[in-house]
Amino acid sequence: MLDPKLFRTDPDALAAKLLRRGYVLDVAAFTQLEHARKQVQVETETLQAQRNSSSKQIGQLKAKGEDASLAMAQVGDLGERLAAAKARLEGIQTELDQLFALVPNLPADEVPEGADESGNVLVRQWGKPTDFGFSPQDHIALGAPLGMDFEAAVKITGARFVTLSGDIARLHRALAQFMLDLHTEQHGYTEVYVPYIVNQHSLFGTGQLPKFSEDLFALTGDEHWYLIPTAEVPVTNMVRDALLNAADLPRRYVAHTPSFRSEAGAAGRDTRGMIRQHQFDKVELVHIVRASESDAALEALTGHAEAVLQALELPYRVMQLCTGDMGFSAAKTYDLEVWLPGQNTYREISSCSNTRDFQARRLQARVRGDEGKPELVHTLNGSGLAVGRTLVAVLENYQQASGSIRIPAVLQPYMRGKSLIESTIHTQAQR
RNA sequence: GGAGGGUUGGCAGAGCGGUUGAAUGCACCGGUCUUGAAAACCGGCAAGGGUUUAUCCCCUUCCAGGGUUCGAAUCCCUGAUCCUCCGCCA
Repeated sequence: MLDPKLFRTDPDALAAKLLRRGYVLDVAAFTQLEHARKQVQVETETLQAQRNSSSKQIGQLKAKGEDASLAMAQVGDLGERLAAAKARLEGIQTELDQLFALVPNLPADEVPEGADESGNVLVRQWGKPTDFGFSPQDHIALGAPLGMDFEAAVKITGARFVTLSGDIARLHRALAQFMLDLHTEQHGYTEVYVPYIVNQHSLFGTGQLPKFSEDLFALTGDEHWYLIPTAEVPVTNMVRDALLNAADLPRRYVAHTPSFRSEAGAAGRDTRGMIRQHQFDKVELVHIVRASESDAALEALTGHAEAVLQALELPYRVMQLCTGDMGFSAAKTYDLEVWLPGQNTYREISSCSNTRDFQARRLQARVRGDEGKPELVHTLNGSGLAVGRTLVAVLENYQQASGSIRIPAVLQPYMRGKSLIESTIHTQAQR
């Protein structure tokens, strides 16, 4: 949520900034509401003040043992007028809140302007696309003989799920373990375990609600619970409604969780393989920092995600998202794109964003500042990395002509020292 | 699932329906003292909003939402959550 003061002081300037990311703010509608709010609020508070002083007077009379019936009669219909004014004010305030809740974050000044992903800017590149002496296969072809089974998942649930068995399941787990260990041991993160089901307040706090409910899996029941679309939601919400001490910051959290996305509106995109699933594992990085540190924190966080790709020796590039391609809550975002030989292209494997105080305002997450005054924290999040897509990248980049997969050196300790996985009797017997 | 008890400022913890936005302690900030620090002592210290050049002033907030009342932290109802005991259970 943006600072309501921005709306009040110069709505036209705000509208111009929002237009950079393609959002059209209805200034006229807002201004009208704001006018009404001001008028009704002053009226309400005047009535409230009258009632307060009258009641206080009655109290004083009674305390002195005097007759208060005259004063009480004078109160008259004040209560009813006040209740009516309050009701009107509440209605206006609700409308304003709804408007505020739907406005996306302002892009940082340095974010390049663009309408969609074609406007994203290459920041840097690491490694070169893997050069094979043969025609590389995609992860679907490579995975099938190794225990990657989409048919079984269709039977169990439906499209956009997968089952893994044997070494490839272990490799999937190894990737997550390696990432957790790297971030906790080398990058100073605290590992956290969090609920995979969250309430509406949490989803509002990080910006998924009220605007993007169609992307979520909602549970039935009276509680209005949802499966998490990313660990960003539960982890960032750990500091909701908190007033932290400056000494407690920065906080760096890492969590390995599944993510559930309905992928509504993505029909026909990446329908084959593990690239776009309803359920996928992710190791998520979250920073809670002082405002003054958040720019540097985004660079650091992105570097931590990159470190995973470098350790795995996977070629990648860093893209800065343009205004039109950024998420609702983001002020600035870097995407990490890994090279996928099977698709002969770079694909997103991590997205690292600074939301500045946008989420913090929704979360009421604050820190006591230098002069003792509470100020909003800044929140950042990024994947470090998406485990499913990392598995895809390893399969495709480490494949051999025979179809077997070499195991990256850093993962071998997690694979009982194995350096190769290949089609096994076990998986062949299933076919 | 059943019974009972809690939920108050950053934290702990008082609070007869009427100057209680809320005692007290801790923490924090400033000062005195000290070579410096600690201790002691003195003073300050909730958040959000409205109006305002600013000060002042006003409003709201004691888990949440309703209700009673001229007036609610305080009384009533509903819900959330925590604790204790019983039952069940991985």
